[in-house]
Amino acid sequence: MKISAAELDVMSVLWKTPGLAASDVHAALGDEKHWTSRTVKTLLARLVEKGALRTEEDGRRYLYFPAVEEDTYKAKAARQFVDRVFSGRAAPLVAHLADSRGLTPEDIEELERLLGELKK
Amino acid sequence: MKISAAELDVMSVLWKTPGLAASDVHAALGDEKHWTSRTVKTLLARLVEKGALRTEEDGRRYLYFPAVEEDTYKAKAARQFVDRVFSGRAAPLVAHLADSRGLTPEDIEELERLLGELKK
DNA sequence: TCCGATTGACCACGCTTGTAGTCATGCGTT
DNA sequence: AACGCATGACTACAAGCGTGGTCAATCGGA
Repeated sequence: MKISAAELDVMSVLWKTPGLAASDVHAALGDEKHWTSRTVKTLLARLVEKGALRTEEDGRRYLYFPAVEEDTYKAKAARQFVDRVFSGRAAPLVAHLADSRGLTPEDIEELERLLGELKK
Repeated sequence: MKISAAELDVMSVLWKTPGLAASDVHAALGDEKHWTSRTVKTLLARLVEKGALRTEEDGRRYLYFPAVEEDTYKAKAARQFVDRVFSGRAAPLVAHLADSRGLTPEDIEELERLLGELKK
């Protein structure tokens, strides 16, 4: 399942708050994106079509729910990205993030904790 | 500068071996991709147009050279991906890679060394 | 009860991407 | 000198994406 950048913004809203109507999603995105409500509806429709969202009828409108888990999707996306750009090696990715100041000291702390757990 | 997945395969060849002709790139990709030479040439042309490659004439043909550094590009791509999918937080990315077994024990070793250096 | 606002269904349109075909030119070989 | 093959220039075309318009039904309020 391929989710485009714009679609991912919509998914993020619904992962955080499942069961919103189209207008709620539009409102939730309103600050960041200047999309019209039609654009949001198109994205929702495409996501339903792709199976990334499912709907429940609520009177005259639909409520939208994620049909894929956030973690599942992100894990897959991460692996695909690493495969595509870094030939599957995660270490260079982190090294690059570090170089480009994508890593804060807190990130480094957190990663160390994470690695500690992984080693067990 | 936006480089698509197929284009990135071409860039990888030229990052590894700069200064190839179109047919050499085609040959280098031959094993993995079943692209025709026209497809490769189209990708090369688009990359030149985008400024990701530059050419040198060599008689009746061109030799292609990367015009962007591999590390520069990959660092930017990594940051954009993390921003887009993980709201800029690298730690969850690594956690997801770990979950989906995208991290080998050697990766973990390497990351630990990396973090050690970063802390200095 | 009638009207405007809300909502979903369907349509549009230009750009990018993946994949490739056609054509003309020019080089090397016969 | 002539011909075929390699090479670049130009063209194609469907699917996906970002962005949004039109239309008809319907619900809630005056």
